[in-house]
Amino acid sequence: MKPTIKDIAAESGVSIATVSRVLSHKTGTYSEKTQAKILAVAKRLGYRKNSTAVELVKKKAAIIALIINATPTNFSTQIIDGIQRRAGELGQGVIILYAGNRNAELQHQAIVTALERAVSGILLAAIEPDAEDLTLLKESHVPFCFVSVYLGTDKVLAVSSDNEKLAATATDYLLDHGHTHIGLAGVDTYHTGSQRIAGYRRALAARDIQETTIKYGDYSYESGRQLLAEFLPLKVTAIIAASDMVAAGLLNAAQEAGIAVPEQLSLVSIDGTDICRITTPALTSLTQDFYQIGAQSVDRVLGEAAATFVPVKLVERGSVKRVG
Amino acid sequence: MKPTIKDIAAESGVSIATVSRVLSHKTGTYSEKTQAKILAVAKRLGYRKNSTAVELVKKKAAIIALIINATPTNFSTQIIDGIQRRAGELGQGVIILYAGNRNAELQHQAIVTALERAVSGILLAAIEPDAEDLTLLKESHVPFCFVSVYLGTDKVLAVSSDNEKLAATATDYLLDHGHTHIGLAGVDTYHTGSQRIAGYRRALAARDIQETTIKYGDYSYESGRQLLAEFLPLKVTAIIAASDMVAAGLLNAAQEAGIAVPEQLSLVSIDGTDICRITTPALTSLTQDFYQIGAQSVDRVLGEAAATFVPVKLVERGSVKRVG
DNA sequence: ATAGGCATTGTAAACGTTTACGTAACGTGC
DNA sequence: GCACGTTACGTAAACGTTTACAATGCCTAT
Repeated sequence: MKPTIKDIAAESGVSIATVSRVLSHKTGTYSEKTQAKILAVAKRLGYRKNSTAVELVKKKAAIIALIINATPTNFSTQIIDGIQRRAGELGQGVIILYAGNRNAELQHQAIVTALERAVSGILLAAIEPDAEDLTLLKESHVPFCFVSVYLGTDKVLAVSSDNEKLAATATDYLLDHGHTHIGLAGVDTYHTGSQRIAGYRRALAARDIQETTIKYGDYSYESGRQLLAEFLPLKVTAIIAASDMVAAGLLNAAQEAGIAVPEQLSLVSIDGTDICRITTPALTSLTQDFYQIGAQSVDRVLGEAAATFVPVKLVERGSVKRVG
Repeated sequence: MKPTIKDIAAESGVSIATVSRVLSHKTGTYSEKTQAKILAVAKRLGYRKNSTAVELVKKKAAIIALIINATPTNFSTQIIDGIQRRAGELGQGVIILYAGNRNAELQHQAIVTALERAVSGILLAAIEPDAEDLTLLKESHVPFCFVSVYLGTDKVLAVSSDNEKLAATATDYLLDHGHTHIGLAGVDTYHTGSQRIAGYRRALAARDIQETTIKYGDYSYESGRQLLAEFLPLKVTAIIAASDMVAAGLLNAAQEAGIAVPEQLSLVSIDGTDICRITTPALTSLTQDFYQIGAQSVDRVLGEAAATFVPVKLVERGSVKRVG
């Protein structure tokens, strides 16, 4: 049997209360002598605390639940890394619950699982919640925060890039390079996509361009490959890709179709992961600070001060050419 | 306050035992009538079970702990996906504990955390354990299984590709294409690396080639970039890369140095993730079945029948040329 | 001497479940 | 009418901690 504080108490001739106080560092409530004695016995017995029991009596787990889509997004590791690190600094553990791939049932299940454990906060990364999930979360009175998704309202916590500004920046950048026929590829139909479309529209409108060319997708490489064909007849000279993977898909499809990038077609990618460096040419990108997004979301959900939007950086590589 | 079974019991005029029996589906121990009554009350009260309490009394959590390196390996999502799915089928939840980046302290901490929760099994993905970790795990009497790492002995559970065979296959493939000066790039100095080196050596020796060219690294893109320069003076005509990222690094460094792939240098990559399709040319790879590795490791750690080695597939793309 | 304060420890209840055991009611077969 | 089995349910202990409260001993100031 695994030793408990009871065993330690018996072995060292004190009560379990004293053992508990020493082991949970309630300094000032025990003498150095008993501390030493208890610590020695604990070590000798190979004692390991039972977190389950602690959580039961405290009615609170020092744990943040991260619910995440199973979509193999290449940035998720950076987000997780940021969350993990910051949580550790604040004395919190992290458990990750996978929500399948846009599977409403699994997503719901993941939230319930988190709720069953009395976690100190719930983080939802790259998740688009349905109404039911949202009420479930609200009624639970457990703080929750969306990560890399901004619901368009400050009423629900979120940490994300400012997608509208991001898309506007990308569009402006292309406009500044002389492009006037600019496409937007691979955006989704939810919050993130809409915000990016809005920014794209706004930037174009500011220069009196009404023509917009928007193709929806799912952020995947395949999505990018397929979408290129749809842009071809539309005479765009530049495309903003909704993710690095979409950009890579567009790029490779273009090369196969004999279209040179950036000579005949400019590409700006959104995300800025390693993928951008791997392709030929390397992809100019709006690089999101995923690590920071993750770290900040921890602060947010635990009630520490932190901003909703994390700045984005434009990184010039080799996929955009000046025209006109 | 969150409602408990006590509240349900009071509300429906039965004992908490009966409520518990209904709620935990101990079929045959209650009448349909009471079941209906209790379920109704539970729903009305918005009851949610307290997993912590359940785990405390059962002394067992229906949870598998996955300890994983924070190294942004692009295959980890596939492994996690496999684990998650299979665990779900077996009624187990998954919590992921990040172990930092080859940080012995954090790694140790992660194991302790898992042990504190009485999990049903511990999975260690891409982790090279030190002696201390190993004894800690062994003494805990919690089943554990290494994922994508084979310690070279069947005494400790593992699910992995057969690295020796994998490397031999890659080498043979290159030999069959006429290459005789073959390099091996980016392998580590631990189990995985040694096994691959052994396979590489064995395949070469089988054709009476004694010359080996091995460069160590850390599986990263940067690692690949740097390593190319070291191979240049050695006149190899083909290189086996220890990961897709290393291959991408080699490829791009080669292109920058004016060396055409595959015309002047052939490349075989190990892993076979999406990265292989993104580069130009696409990378011929020994593709590991990470999803299966993950899924099978769950079976393994829970005591179900499953093999240690998961087959690897050679996928021909465009980075190898026949010579001689 | 006495009261008060402080340091240290012990007692016992509480957290929300599960489950072994006991019991009552109700047939059923004889 | 009796023994017995079955069904349905209740009682109470247990899981391993934390912590409010009480108790003890000792020191100090009066």
